[in-house]
Amino acid sequence: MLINVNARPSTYIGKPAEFGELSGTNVVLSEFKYNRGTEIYGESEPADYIYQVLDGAVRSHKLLSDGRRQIGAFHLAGDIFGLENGSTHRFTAEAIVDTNVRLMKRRSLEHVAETDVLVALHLLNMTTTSLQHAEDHMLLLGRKTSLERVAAFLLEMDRRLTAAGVIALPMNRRDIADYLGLTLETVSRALSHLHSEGMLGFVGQTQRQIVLLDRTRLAELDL
Amino acid sequence: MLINVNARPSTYIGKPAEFGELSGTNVVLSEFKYNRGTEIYGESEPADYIYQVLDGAVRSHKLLSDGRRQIGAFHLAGDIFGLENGSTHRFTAEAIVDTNVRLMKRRSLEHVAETDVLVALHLLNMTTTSLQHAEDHMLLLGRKTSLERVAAFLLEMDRRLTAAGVIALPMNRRDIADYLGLTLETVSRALSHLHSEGMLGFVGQTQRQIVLLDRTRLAELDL
DNA sequence: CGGTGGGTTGAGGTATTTCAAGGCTCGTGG
DNA sequence: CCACGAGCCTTGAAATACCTCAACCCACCG
Repeated sequence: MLINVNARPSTYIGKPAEFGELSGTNVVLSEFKYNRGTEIYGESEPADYIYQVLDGAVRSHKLLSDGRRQIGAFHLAGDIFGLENGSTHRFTAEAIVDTNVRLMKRRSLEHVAETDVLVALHLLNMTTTSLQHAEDHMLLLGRKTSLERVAAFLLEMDRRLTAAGVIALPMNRRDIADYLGLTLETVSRALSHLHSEGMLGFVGQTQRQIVLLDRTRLAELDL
Repeated sequence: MLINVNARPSTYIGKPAEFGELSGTNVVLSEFKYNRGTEIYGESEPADYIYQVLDGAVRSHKLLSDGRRQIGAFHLAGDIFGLENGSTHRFTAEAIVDTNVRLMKRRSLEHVAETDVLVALHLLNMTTTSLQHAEDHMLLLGRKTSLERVAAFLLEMDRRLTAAGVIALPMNRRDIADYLGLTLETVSRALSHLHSEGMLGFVGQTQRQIVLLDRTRLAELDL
């Protein structure tokens, strides 16, 4: 375990800037760095800020009382997260690796949205995008086999974070498992299987860098 | 199978009225009846209308290419559904029982939302509510046992459609199973188990009317 | 009445989990 | 510079939760 008890934000960077397409109104913006493994906010905490990943990666999860964990989404560079309607967060968000985020006071954004239709519609758009992802993920969690889940995961990551043909995964097998509703062993076995079938290759020895060798056959697993 | 090939809407009622809290602007409203088992709209069809259940019940589902089905939500009296951001539906919606809906042209609602901030914010609110449900359901599908899923389902239905202490389920065991990511046999066994444990009782012989006898113990299963 | 649409229950099969062991990498401290 | 532990990943073997297949029952309806 990393030490970090509650450091939140852990490092101030402080270069105010534009928040994506939330066109530059007079809202407060700042930037912070969260070290790998640290919590950005906790479930049911007041949602005072919304966030955008500048670089790094974040996971959002819910816990059952006995510790079972479901990761609802991974947030990668450019993604906005922490957008809630009520005043409390519905997930716990943690930095998977050292991560820089830009943040904005929720209340000030809310205030702008109350007068600016375009901002309100943009919020609606972002929320709908999240909803769409959640809907697709329900199908995966409810009805797909482990192999299908892992294939879908690889294709999702391929789409979202491939650079130079290589998927550099920021998250470990346990994170992937908790995202896909599996155990880490099952994820590992599925990856080994796809590897042995020639659908993917590993770069280096770390097993975190993957190259998709046969997207066609993977897509056939992604029903 | 019911006959209905494409009858959509199957019966015109035609009493324009207020659409929930989407305060009476000049949008076109009408009412229709869908017979039990008929499709209201299909996945990836153009989303020309949004709907509100007046009475009856609707299921929204996605299919995998081989027929596996995941129901994302049940829509009961008062619920609004079919709200999409893009121009196409992301689920197939079917009437579970004979169902009356009120409907509104999407484009006219969109048009209003572009000028009226309150409408836009209300759309945002509804979308967030759907998102919240989907997020909770991901946890259920990804991490809960069959007994926990069925208990959660009963408590959800208890909250949403109990009348006079009795839950009159409109959907059959297969629908419940496809909502919970289980098979109908597993749902049946879980209900039998809860019955034998004294946590619920059946009213009549139809098994569709359930009375919760021990919400406390059920809630303990709903982690 | 016979058929159809539910629903339950049992027996057996299987995908995934659980438990366990081992290997690799990397950082830290002697 | 090497040893060591921690974190991470893989692989095997055994356990199990859930699924599949099948039989049967009941209510309803034309």
